[in-house]
Amino acid sequence: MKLENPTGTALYSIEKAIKEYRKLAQKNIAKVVKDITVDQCLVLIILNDNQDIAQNELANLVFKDNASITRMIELMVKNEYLIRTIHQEDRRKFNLVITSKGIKTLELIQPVIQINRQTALDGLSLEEIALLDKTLNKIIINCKNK
Amino acid sequence: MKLENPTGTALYSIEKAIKEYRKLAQKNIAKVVKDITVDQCLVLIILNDNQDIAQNELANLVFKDNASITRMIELMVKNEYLIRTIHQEDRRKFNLVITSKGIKTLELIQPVIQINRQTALDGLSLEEIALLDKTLNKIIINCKNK
DNA sequence: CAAATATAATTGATATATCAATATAAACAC
DNA sequence: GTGTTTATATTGATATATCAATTATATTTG
Repeated sequence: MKLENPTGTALYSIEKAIKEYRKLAQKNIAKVVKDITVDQCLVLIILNDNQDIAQNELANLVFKDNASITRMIELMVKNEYLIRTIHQEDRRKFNLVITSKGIKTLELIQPVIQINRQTALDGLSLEEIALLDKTLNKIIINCKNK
Repeated sequence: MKLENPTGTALYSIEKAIKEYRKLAQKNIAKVVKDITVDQCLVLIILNDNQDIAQNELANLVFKDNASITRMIELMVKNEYLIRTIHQEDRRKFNLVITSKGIKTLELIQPVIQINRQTALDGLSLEEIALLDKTLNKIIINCKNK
């Protein structure tokens, strides 16, 4: 069994699960949109639901630090997914607006992401998923407090 | 709830859990060894248990591709954790040997990693952990087959 | 209000992730 | 045995991760 889980802990399975999911997600997203990453998709989805979000809040939601988000946004502006303008009330901030290319991309990837999630969770009962989520959240809290 | 889990899926919690764990792990490892990463520690641990492993097998175990492992190993050689020599039976391969600095580092970090894992899984019953692992492995298989 | 502090974002340096292309060696086919 | 295919690892290009230091703006405090 050593070669399947060399650390012998569920934490290894957590990492393996998310990596496999990301591979699947990236592969299927690439079929419909070529120049976008899984993380950039997540940024689009979050911006779509939270128009006025600041970069640092966005960073928290996608598990990145401010430096990473700055560079991701730069790239997404360069690739014409986003437009960035200065925030009028607080000039340290920026407004992040999805372009029409971004909107079209969202329409293309949303169904793919839905299918990806269904694929990943296929055969799991709602109870099983709820329990998974509950256990993971215990781990999250354990790690945060130390 | 949107701001806690913007995607509304357990897959987001999986990612969050592993990221929080990695932060905790890196923080505590840095207290005892300064120039090493969580992934490099995992490489040391696996090499310690599997002397004759090839780079591509190692890559699989730590969820990286061959290119990443090549560069990690380069760096670990540069930082004197590993020595690399050509494999005599198959000259495409290399032998990866842990140096005495690597051994000492292992001794320092092994207990830290044990404590990190305990911290992360604190308060979870054995059944809960087993179920978590089982569910995650279903997800892993679902993703791999598609 | 001026000085000190806090917040938002960027930049630099370095490590890692990923894909595609390549080099080299081994195994296979005929 | 030469040619083809497969396997192992490296390299180049680009994206992301992370830490520390910095810039610019806001807020707080005396």
